[in-house]
Amino acid sequence: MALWLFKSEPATWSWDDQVAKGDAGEEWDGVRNYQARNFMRKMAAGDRGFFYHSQTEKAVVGIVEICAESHPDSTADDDRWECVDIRAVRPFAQPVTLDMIKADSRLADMVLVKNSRLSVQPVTEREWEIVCEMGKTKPG
DNA sequence: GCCAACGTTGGC
DNA sequence: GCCAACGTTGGC
Repeated sequence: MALWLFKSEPATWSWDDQVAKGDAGEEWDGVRNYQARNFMRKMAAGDRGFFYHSQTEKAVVGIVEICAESHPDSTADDDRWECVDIRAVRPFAQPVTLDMIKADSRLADMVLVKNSRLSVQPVTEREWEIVCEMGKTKPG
């Protein structure tokens, strides 16, 4: 099972919006970046991901699961763009802020830190465990 | 609100 | 195929 991170501006699509979609989940549409799309193509059903609020909040706020593998993005006007569907699994007991992540030297190589503009990115197992621990949330 | 970083586009 | 111009993202 692979691990990922999904970034969203809460004003556009928030964790609460995601939770409201329930187990059916929702398309992670709107991605118009090849690197991000390529990561989505690699995702398998059952993979887990962090849900990250950018801009105002800048924190990991929950865990999601990929519930549908890559398919054409229904909001795209050409066929280059694809997306997966994700559903909320559980919220973080304590949001893990970007500041907290940056303050931990074990997380210095996270894509979130190194390439702040990439909206869909891979997370290593070690990073996953550390961030879950910081968020007082079970990783499984 | 600004600006740095980065990706994409299009002219050559 | 290069590179300048431009647009977007996201942290500060």
